[in-house]
Amino acid sequence: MKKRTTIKDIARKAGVNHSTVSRVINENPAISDKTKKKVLKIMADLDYRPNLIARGLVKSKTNAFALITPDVNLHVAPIIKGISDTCRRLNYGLMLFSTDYWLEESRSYLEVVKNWLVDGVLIYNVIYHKEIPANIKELQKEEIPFVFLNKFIGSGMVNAVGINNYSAVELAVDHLVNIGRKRIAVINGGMMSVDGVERFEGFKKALEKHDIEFDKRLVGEGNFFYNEAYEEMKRILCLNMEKPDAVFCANDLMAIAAINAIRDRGLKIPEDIAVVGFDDLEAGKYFTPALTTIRLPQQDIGGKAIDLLLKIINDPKRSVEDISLESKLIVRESSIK
Amino acid sequence: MKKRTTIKDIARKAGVNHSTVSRVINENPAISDKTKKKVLKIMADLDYRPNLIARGLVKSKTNAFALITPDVNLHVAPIIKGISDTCRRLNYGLMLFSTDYWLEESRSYLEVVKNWLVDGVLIYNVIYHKEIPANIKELQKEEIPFVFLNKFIGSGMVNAVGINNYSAVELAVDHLVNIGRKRIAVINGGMMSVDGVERFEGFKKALEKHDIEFDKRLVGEGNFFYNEAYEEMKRILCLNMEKPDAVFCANDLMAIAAINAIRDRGLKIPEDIAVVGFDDLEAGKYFTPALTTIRLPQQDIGGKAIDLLLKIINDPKRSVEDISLESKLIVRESSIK
DNA sequence: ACCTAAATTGGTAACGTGTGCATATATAAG
DNA sequence: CTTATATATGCACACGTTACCAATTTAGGT
Repeated sequence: MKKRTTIKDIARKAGVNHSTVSRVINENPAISDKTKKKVLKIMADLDYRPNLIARGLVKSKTNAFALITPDVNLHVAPIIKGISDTCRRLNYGLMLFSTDYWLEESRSYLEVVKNWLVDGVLIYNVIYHKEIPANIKELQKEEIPFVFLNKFIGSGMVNAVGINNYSAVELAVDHLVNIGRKRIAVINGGMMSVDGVERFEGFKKALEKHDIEFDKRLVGEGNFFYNEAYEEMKRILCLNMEKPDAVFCANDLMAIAAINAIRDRGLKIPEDIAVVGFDDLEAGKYFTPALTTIRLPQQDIGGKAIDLLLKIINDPKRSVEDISLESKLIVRESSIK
Repeated sequence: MKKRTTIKDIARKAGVNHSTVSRVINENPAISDKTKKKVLKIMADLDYRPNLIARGLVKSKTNAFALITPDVNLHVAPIIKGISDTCRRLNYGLMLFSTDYWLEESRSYLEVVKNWLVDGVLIYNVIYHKEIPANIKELQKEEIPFVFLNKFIGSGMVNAVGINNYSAVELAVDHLVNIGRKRIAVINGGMMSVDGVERFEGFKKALEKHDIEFDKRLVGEGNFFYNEAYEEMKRILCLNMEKPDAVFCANDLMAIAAINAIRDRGLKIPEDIAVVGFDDLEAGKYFTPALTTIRLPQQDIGGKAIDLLLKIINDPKRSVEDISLESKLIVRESSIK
């Protein structure tokens, strides 16, 4: 690579001290218009860019955030997009660390954060924890600003931003009740994951709200994938009891599985059984029947999370805050009256 | 944030000069076992991590790459995953810049690259160009190592890694011919995009290979989205001529549109018209009929691209290379005999 | 013109590492 | 016990920038 032009190159050409150039760059008011103009001209001519590494060294601030995510897939994509768009707007860099799940527990987040200096860390994490894991405590001890995404929402334990799974599921159940369904099955997403747990909890709470008794036999133990959901749906339909008239699935892929299972069993959707998914997969709209689902404000998470991160950075002693975002019900054919 | 422990803290505690500590860190052989052990012990005790910013300043090497992408969506996700996994393996950082398309032409890639020092740049870009755009020439002039993803493959103009659209489409057409189809329609992805152009070119070439005459009337001008593809498919089916017996779509979403259009027109898939998509969307498997498609080695692009980038960094004068990766045909119900 | 205060600029140290060169210590040879 | 040679370590500077303090210039008031 070519040698970059530095502040000193500019200074030499302008016949001033390099600190003067620095002042021009940092818009220090103690600088005469004449020299300011001269320096700016030369900076433009030489296409000068400040060396952010050097600046980072002296200011111990890199103007970059880190995002730690277990995976990069279609669910994480909109979150990343939101974050990265926000970073661009604020002129921050974004370091992306995909851990491929192995970092979840065993290794400390500090490993990456301490090595790649960043001003703050966003942690997207899907494994369900009741307590704050030890490695996070370490983060707190080191006073590294961090915000959790989609975890510990409403816990009051750490700074966090995420969707409100409870109210989102409530939307779904309310809708099913509104169209007259009372015997609602559920296909779960697995109790290892935050979303799996919360959506199931939310489901039970929503039933309670409508005075519908929770029937254990109507619970399918899925894991967010297709195959298990298909089998569970089929199993529920074969039980020797009154059939469900609706099913809520913790994500769209499982909802598609449910639809296929129901149809393979010779039942009609939505007449016999209404189906509601979760996530708003693009393709869901084009299925027959088009899938009713919950649309999540995934892209908004990034903006809110970085807002919060900046607040923490500017006031490290502030009390923790968590922000929960509301989702939207998208009604389509799979659950109309 | 807390003050980090530095090389000097270690040095003080060990009663040696900081340069000795530096040598230990860098495994300089000119260092006695005794002091080495002592220093290493203290480093472990204090949980020392080198300040990569400072190191980057003196070595003008940051051990980080940049990825510039117009968007973060489900298509880019696996590419990002591949890249980020590879970076993690090699202990490189990855700076993600999502341009939201505005950087494509107007602003120079240099803007970001020069500002955030990185050792190399990966550029994912979807807009079709015959010539190398001016901003890239600038990159070359500045001698910044970069590799294109999914663009300029086979052009011999720049270093690039991507899928071979031509051979991928050939797979699809070969398959359709194999199951006895001769009158093959196509729904294009739009001539603004590299993939759109190349897949259409590949389609025509593949027809030629099988001595099938290209019929302009069987071309639908899609844009990778659902609605236009649906309309175009419908239009083609309404033309006053012999109907196609197959349709190749430049991506899966449009293939789903085609399926719905064909079905809405009262025709059977695959009996009347076989459908082949492109991309292998997860949901495609669960449609009825399950979608035949082309599975792309998206995740492999990252590894190959970074290999190439490292080669360029280590030998800046080497001649350009481009690597094209092969895709795989996934046959499902939408195109069986 | 002269003094004083204000505005502008220069000089230098610092951020945390790496590195070449000089120096000190240990080892080997005589 | 010297002297020569390897081996080990310290010293000082460099990387490009910011930040502080001192020095200089300019402006304002008499």
